[in-house]
Amino acid sequence: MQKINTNVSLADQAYESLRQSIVQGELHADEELREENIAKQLGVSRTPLRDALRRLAMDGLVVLRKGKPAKVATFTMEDSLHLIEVRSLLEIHNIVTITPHITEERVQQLRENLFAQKNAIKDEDYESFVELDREFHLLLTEDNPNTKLQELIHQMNSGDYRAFIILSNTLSPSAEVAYGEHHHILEAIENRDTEKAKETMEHHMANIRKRLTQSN
Amino acid sequence: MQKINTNVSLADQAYESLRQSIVQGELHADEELREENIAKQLGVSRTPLRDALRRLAMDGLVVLRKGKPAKVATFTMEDSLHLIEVRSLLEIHNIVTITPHITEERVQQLRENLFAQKNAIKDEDYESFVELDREFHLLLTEDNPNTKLQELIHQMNSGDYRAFIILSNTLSPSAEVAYGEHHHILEAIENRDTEKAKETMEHHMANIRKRLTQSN
DNA sequence: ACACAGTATACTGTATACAGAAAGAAAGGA
DNA sequence: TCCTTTCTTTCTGTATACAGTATACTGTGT
Repeated sequence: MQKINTNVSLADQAYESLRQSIVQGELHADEELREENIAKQLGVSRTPLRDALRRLAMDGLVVLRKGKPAKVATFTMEDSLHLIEVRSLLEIHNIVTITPHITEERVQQLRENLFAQKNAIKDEDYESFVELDREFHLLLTEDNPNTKLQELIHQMNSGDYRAFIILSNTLSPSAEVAYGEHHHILEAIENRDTEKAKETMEHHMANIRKRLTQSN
Repeated sequence: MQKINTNVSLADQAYESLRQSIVQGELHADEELREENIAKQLGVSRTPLRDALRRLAMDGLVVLRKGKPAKVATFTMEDSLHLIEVRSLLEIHNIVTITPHITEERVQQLRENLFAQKNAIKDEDYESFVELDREFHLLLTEDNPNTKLQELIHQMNSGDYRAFIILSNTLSPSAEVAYGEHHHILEAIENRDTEKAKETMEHHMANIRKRLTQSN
């Protein structure tokens, strides 16, 4: 029998739904989000919707203006570069920490994720690829005992998501390159080669930055 | 004429009030926060209170458990060490970035802050010292163009606040040492000596960690 | 034509009511 | 005595109603 999912509140669902819409550009930057309006579209009341909006504000995806309708946050190239700068710092530190201690189970998950990435590229399903990319980086943090670091990397990756909108026109070639970089990272981890893992991650982060700046 | 304060919602006030209560230990770790109960105590309805609780959860000061009352988060030594690990990463990166570009105005602010620190110690006003300490580190980020990094360092410093509760018994000797370290940092910055600034900050962060672990 | 007051409207902030889940107490059976 | 089950209570999740504020509009006076 299938267990009914009682763990996902309406607020959770509203959050996820709006997040998708923003990230995928369905809601354009600076668009006003009138609570009653959006709530009706999602089929929930304002209460869970407002909850979702607050969370999205924390993620930097919307801006709340007291007394006025919330807006979809604008996300500039500059923001994106700031984000990747911090993200580099955290992800490089993370991979150095976890490489010696990573579990075989995690490595297996990473292999499977990478396989799925390959398929997504083959199918030209770049939406899935972006999601898998994110998952790949989150998996890398799982074995890090520093939960605070984990949390921040999660945050960075969610925010970074929006950079892919900027990149959407160049996503097809980017995905292949990114896949290759992910592959190198996993290879280094499989060999428990910390120095190599660090290098490949540095390289990956630098390239993400490059792809960003070159896209405009 | 005095402008009427229409900018602080009940939710804001509830947030600030609860934050104070938690940070100052008035609400002890693991204590259950029943919404109706707390709301009544604060003299507001559940709606703004819940808003406040969500925000506090984001700050890591309370934990929400779906369907069950929220709890005041426990803040362990381990958490504290995780925090300082990430904070080190960010603060060291920051100081390397800003030292060559710091404005004379900022240096002056830092000098004044340091002077106030000295006075707080002389007056044995450690509550003020903790606040000035925090301000010192925030001032260091002001000239960093990376607003995301700024934001995170702010976050880290607010969270760290709670570590000082743990430390409260050993605050008196710690403050003097911390003051000395701040002094060295400012000195390096005044000379626009990036390498030295990095070293002094590394030293400072390592010592904060040491003080934490030695306090138990 | 323009400035300005007054009014209508649309939105958020807040309170409250209701439904359903979780925890605890009481009752029944082995 | 202990386990199980049911009932009661208490809590959160959600919907909705209401109040107050900001904005747009309309009309009036100059």
